Amino acid sequence: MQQVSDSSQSPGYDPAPTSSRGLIVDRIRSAGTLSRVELTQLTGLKAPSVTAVVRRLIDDGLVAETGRGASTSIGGKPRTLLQIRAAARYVVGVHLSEDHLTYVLVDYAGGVVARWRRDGPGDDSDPEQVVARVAIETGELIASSGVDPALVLGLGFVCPGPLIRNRGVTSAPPSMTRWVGFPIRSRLEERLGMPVLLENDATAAAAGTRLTTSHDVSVMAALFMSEGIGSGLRLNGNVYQGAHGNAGEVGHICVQIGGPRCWCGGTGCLEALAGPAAVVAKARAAGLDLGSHRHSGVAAFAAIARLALSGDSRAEAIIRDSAAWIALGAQTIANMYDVQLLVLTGPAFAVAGTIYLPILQERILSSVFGRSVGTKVVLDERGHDAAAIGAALMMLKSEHAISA
Amino acid sequence: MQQVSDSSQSPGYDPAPTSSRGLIVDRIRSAGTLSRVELTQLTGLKAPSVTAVVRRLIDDGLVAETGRGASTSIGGKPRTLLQIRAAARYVVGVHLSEDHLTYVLVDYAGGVVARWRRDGPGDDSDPEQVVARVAIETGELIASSGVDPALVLGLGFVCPGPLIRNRGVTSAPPSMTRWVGFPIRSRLEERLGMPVLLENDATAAAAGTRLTTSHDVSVMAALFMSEGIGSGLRLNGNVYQGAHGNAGEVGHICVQIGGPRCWCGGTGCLEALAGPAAVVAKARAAGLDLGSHRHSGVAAFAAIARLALSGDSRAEAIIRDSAAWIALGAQTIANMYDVQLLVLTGPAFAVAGTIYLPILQERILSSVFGRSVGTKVVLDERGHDAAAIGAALMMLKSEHAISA
DNA sequence: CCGGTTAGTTAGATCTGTGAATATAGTGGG
DNA sequence: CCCACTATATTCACAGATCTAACTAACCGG
Repeated sequence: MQQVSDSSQSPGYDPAPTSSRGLIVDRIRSAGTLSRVELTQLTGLKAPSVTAVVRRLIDDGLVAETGRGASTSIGGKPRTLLQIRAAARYVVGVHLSEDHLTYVLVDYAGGVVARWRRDGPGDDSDPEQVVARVAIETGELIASSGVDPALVLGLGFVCPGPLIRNRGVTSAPPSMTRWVGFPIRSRLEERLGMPVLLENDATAAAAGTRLTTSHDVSVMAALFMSEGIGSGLRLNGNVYQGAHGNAGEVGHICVQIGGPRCWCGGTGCLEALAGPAAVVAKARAAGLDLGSHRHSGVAAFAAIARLALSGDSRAEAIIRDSAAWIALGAQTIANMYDVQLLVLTGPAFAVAGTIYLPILQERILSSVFGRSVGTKVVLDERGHDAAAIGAALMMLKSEHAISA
Repeated sequence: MQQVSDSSQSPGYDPAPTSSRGLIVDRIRSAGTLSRVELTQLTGLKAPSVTAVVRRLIDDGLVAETGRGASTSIGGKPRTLLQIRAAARYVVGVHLSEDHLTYVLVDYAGGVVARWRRDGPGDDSDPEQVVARVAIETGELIASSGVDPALVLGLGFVCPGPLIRNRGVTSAPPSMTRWVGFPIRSRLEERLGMPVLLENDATAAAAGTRLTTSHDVSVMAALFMSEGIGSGLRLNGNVYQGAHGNAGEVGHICVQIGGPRCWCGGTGCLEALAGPAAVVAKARAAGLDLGSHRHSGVAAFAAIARLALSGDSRAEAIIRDSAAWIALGAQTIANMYDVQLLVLTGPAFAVAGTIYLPILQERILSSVFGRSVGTKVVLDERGHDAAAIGAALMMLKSEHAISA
């Protein structure tokens, strides 16, 4: 076990915007458009402070006034609406999975400017080569978008599996074993010449699900399913990472004593029983025709989902069986985290979420705790890119973090 | 479902000490004794700020200098040690369970000055009467300790079951159904005339496990077993409460599909399968002689634990079976929260912890995530009083909370 | 006794946020 | 059309916290 002494003694959650400047930028960004009065309510600051901070943001070209708000029925000066200047800055988000590399270019307002999807590194890829490729493709992405590279603040990189905060992964599924121990972050920073943030895919997805999921949701979680299953917790816009950056590993909780062996070494893991790979294996065993898809990965899972949605009863039974197990994971998240909202996201839910959603909803509402507080479960409409977008947004947020 | 609009818009975790005053008091309290230099390192403040804050604390009689620290081998002025003035303030902690009322009087340094244990309210008790009794007994506790009542800052009250933050419980085990919806906090404040903090027993226990569990543990959880099973998460000395104050309800995660029905309405709950009540029921069914103990509760569980520890193989088998299930809960906590340390606490672990500990340890270390980061599992030596002490400590901490 | 070393303080500057008063921009009534 | 009325936003003077820089305090070893 390499003992890691992280330079910044991380407190278990990501750097909350200590500066009121960052706090205000975050609020405007997640609301889309906001007045100064609302900012005083949201931040707890007094009006003069808000005025001062906002003026500097406008002077710096990060925020712009954008017309008047709806005047109240009674009268009074209408609120001046503020908005992030989208073109002020940019960040890149990259999601590495077993068979895909997803790139997004996100503007300062949090909008996706460009989105690339490249066939992934493939089995047993060499991390050094992948890093080189990411650096090149990131440059191409920025160039092809016509964005001034000087305005790009940095890159957020997400990968599956448990990781050492801002270093690399500590273990990985069979096809990515060469990534274990590889110093992803520092190698990327060297190649790119810009700050890089490394994050777990599920945690990033929690940051990436559209912040505007109703204003009064301050505690929410993402259940993320790609090749693996993970979850992330978001508190007031800050993700919870745990002591070592591995919080939310719901895919490797044991839901069946004596269950099947998992690549992680355990038995009865949720992922081994009901993850996409397990679904594909069962479908193959049942003799389903998955077409020309590769022997594993999300593509094969998507094929099964399409069969199920088009009425194939065997495919549907297999997926509903998976959903029954995953519902246990969802219930565990609700019980352990006590969230107001659970968002289903990631590539697997993007293709099969409509089958999973009602089953998970029903399970959560059947537990007292879910029912008594009305925990909501919803599907993320951008599940395919949630992790990459989340990585980018986390990088955006870190801009104003205290750098003591 | 009564929609509760909490006065303070709580962010999902308890008020972090925003004032550096509170931050410094907390640090000194948890360290026991500390110098100004160490405070600069721990808080991130510079020396002059620490000097200023500490001077005011000394002037206010909350902190005292207490001799010199060990001089470094090389030379230089030895550090002046600071210490909380224990007699400066006091707080009361009360733990209500099905069959006991536990009182602790805690001084400003966090030390337990007095401890009372009273036979509990009994089945189906009237909340109003219990509140009256608690008010009277709290007065007696303070009086008999010779503490000036004016120095008592407030009372922390913990009870089992999910609660609405600072209001009352939303559901309860069969013997406490009359507590559901009862406005515990406001009624207690009216009777006592001092601030009352209401908290879940497991969450409070997380706050109560001695803070000095090694200085570099910033993310830890408590697994609490009394009549029920719960858990609490502590981040840098602040407990995580979740959106509604119900985080960590590990007792009602489903660990066996189609398992036995639980009082909460679910099936296969950890608590229903392996909680103390289930252990007692199994022992009774197996014909074990539990002596003159009441038909349920921790007392009967303790009798079984004593049998097991004294070599009764049937009792041991029953408890080891329970431990195997509870180990799943412990693993879930480790995976979801990613903690550095898991403390077993509460009355049930106080009597049977030595049987549970190795089984839980082994399970956690058998999961990659536990093994790769070396999650520690330990037994709290003050399990009986952890919840009450935790309630008191949380009240102590809230003293310096921002009251905007 | 004196340089070396670490701990802690004082003094002054800066920055942040506050409160009170004021300016701005609309609504609706006479 | 002018005038209260209302809500939004800004200005200005001040209080507080925290920083930098320079200084004093206490102890070591020779």
